[in-house]
Amino acid sequence: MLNFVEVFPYNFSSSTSLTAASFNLSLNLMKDNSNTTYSDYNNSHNQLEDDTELELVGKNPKCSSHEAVVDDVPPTSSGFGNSTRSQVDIIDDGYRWRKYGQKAVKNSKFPRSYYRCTYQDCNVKKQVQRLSKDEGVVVTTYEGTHSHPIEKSTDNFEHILTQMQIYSSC
DNA sequence: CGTTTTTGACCCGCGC
DNA sequence: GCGCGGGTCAAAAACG
Repeated sequence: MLNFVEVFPYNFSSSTSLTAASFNLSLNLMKDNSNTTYSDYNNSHNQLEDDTELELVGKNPKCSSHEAVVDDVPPTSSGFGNSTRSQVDIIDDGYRWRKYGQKAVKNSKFPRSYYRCTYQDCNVKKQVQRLSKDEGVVVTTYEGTHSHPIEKSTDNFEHILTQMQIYSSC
């Protein structure tokens, strides 16, 4: 079982500052990896390892390389309920993900997205959810273990740091 | 034209 | 059994 949480504060703004990037607190949110019950989906009951990594990443306008397209939302606006239409909740961890679902969450105004690793037999799933408490925080829950190397080139520093933090906790 | 996203439907477990 | 909340499927649309 591996519960791993990274908290990137909201004002962790400039993409080059790595100082605030390492907040590791391990929450216990034991996500029972209930084996999937879809029988028509071939080997849906893969060996889901018991690791669940959480990754809280603040909504940072320029934190991640390409998918961070934030329009307005000044960093100091503590206003609630303003429209944060940024795509920053796609935290790219180097793997290739395919989205297969999205559901509205009860306590959150924001939907939760479901992704699956697109590697041939790698059935690692993850779900990305934004906290409505403070919308600058995005929770990414991983389920399963990858059995293949990372495909993409982690070109920027924060990705490398993230990977280091994840792998050093295993 | 192949891959990914979107989105409504479907399924399942649980509480009442 | 029924409704609700959450997870997944799958067809169509969108994308590159």
